[in-house]
Amino acid sequence: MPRVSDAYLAQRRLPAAAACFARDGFHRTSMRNVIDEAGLSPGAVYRYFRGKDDIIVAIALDAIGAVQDVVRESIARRRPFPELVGELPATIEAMDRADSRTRLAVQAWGEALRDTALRDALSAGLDGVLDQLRARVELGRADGQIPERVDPAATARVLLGLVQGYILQRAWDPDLSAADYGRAARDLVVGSLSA
Amino acid sequence: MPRVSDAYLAQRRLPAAAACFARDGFHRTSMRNVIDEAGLSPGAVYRYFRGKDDIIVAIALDAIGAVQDVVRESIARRRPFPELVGELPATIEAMDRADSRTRLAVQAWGEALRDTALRDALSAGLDGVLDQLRARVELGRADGQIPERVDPAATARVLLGLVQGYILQRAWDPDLSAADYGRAARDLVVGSLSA
Amino acid sequence: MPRVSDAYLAQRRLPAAAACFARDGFHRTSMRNVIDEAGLSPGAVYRYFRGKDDIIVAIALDAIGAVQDVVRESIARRRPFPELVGELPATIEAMDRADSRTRLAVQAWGEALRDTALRDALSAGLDGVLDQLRARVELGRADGQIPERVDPAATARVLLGLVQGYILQRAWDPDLSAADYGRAARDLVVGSLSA
Amino acid sequence: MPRVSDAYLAQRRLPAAAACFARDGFHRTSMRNVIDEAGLSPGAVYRYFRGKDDIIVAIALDAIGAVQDVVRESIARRRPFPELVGELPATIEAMDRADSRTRLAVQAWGEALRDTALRDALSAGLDGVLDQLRARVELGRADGQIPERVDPAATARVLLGLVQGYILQRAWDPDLSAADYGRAARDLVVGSLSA
DNA sequence: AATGAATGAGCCTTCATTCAT
DNA sequence: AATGAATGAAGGCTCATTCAT
Repeated sequence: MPRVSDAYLAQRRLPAAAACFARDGFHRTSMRNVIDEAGLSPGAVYRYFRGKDDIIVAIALDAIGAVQDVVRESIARRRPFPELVGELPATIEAMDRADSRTRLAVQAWGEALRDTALRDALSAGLDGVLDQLRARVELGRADGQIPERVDPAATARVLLGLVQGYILQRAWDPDLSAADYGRAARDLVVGSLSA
Repeated sequence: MPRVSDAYLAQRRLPAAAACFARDGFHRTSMRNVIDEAGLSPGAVYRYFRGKDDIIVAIALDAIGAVQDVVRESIARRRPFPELVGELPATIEAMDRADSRTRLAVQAWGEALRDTALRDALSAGLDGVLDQLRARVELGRADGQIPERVDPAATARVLLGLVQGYILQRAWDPDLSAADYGRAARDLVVGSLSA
Repeated sequence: MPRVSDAYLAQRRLPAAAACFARDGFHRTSMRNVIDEAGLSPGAVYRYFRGKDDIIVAIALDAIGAVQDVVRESIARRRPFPELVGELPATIEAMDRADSRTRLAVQAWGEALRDTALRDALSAGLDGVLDQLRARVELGRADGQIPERVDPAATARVLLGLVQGYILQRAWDPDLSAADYGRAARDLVVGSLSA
Repeated sequence: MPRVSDAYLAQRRLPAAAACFARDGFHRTSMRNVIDEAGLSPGAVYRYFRGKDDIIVAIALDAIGAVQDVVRESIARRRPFPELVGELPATIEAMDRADSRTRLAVQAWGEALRDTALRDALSAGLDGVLDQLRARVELGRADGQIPERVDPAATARVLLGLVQGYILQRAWDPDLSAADYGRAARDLVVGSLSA
């Protein structure tokens, strides 16, 4: 009778692996590294995961999910659109400060090109975010704040892209200013370039 | 010390390797795959490349470079800013249709987190693009088209992010409409959300 | 130090392991398989057996012993020699129908090439059978039914070989007719080929 | 362009593996053992064999085939039946003296219970031997040397069993006298026990 | 007595790379 | 220059066994 659930244990052990993967990349990290870092034995790890790919998927999903959660929460806060856009980078930065989940997310994006399970989960999560964003744009159109000609679905994708771009640039350069990026995004979106 | 003809041959052989890497990922592609696909012998490949990592870097740089070139050319065409933003996705889509360079680029982004050479090259190229974009924004400010309060450097990053987001989303879903994304980006940028 | 009840338990649990071994072979059966099939925990199994090799030896000895018992009993029934030879296959077939001890025996034969304990036990049992057979031949010689020139010990070995051949062929093809084999053996032995 | 065929090389390398397997058994021999004994590197071995199971099958087939060849040749020599039966053990002994193919054969018999490829090959070879033996018995019946009531197919199986028994007993005890076994078999078959 | 999570040696295999030809 | 057989370190994983509970 296990006192702690397998899932809990798996969760407890994941951070060690995540740290390895964030540091060295999924494929330059050996199981030995993960195992040592976790302070476990090989056999113990394989009680909780079917194999390395399983661990990669679990960690990739965790990183992707964390990013998506942060974005979803920001959207749900229902602040005015420009403010939403302006604060997203800082929100992600806050999440990333503890672990290095943006590094993991960037790798996960590449992995999702090959791994079906990962891609499906990524897509599903993204669809959720896109739905929220689209609903938000549609709300703006109903309010008359956003012109009718604006395509809600495509605009949602663009806004998502804005966030993805920030994540990418932050992964390469952790010193990138979230505030500057956020402010510029906000300014852009409120019509700085108006023709 | 590779001669000119060597470089030429290397160029000729790269596409085969690139196809493998785009299809299966850098680390799930073995040298055997690359070698077979290129119709060469192991020894021949090692005349042109120091090793697998070298090939990965070469192909990653090629993919990143291609994207950056396309972006730079678009910028250099000096069309009005909204039009520039609106046409970038289609430009990238056109480039990607032949090979699958966006897939390679997304992987290269992850790889650049680990590989110093790759990261430096990526950064350098990105700095070039950012410079062009910033110059463009500064020009707009000088023209009075863009308000003084806009931060040219940060805005350049946001615009770059917009493009990166498109590349990412296209890599996952090649059916994504470049036209829709471009139009939405253009609309956004000309003040659709104006508070 | 196993008590009586332990031995009893061990006996009770063996059939489960034997079934695994007969099905998949000694070395393609993992302790996990045995343990699961027996409905026990690893710790419990190791209370009764020192390790996997112990179980293999126990099961191998059981299979070998069963065969030898059957043969010995047939011999002890003291029927005329040709009848003895003729009925041995059917006797073995009857024993094998329930479990698949001939499959286990065939594997045990191979194992006995390596395992000293197993080999010694096998040899001892075989010597018993050979002794009985030899005594039988000697009896026949005393009776005058068998010519003096016949070598009792070597003949015993040949008769044993006849049985071993049947076991082998039955293990590969459970549909092999014991009746046909037995009848042909009997016929052969009563001089069908007489020069 | 390989100067020597892969098959040849594979053959050259097999004896080393065969020696290991004969000594320690298929499953107590590690690839490391085989590789070291062959004086090769792991990679080299895997150029010629898909894996350990492939090697086991190859060696098992070789051992089984060698035994069957010897038996077939003896039969084909068309000596009188009793002489054939009498000389088979010595023929096998001669073959076995160099390598220890009877040890391998005994293990192969067990392996054939599980491995389909092996079992099929074994069966096919055995059918060939049985056919020859049956033809021989039928010839004897036509000659009038063998009574009509004798079942050729079943008798062939019994004669085969006689040989298998010898192989088994020799594998356990290499000092077993082939001459004694052969003579006893011959005597038995010419009607020593005639009721 | 029993459990089953944990251990860790060792397994089979791959694959980037080399080098004799 | 080119070949491809050979190398061997390292990889992911299994599984017989133990031991704290």
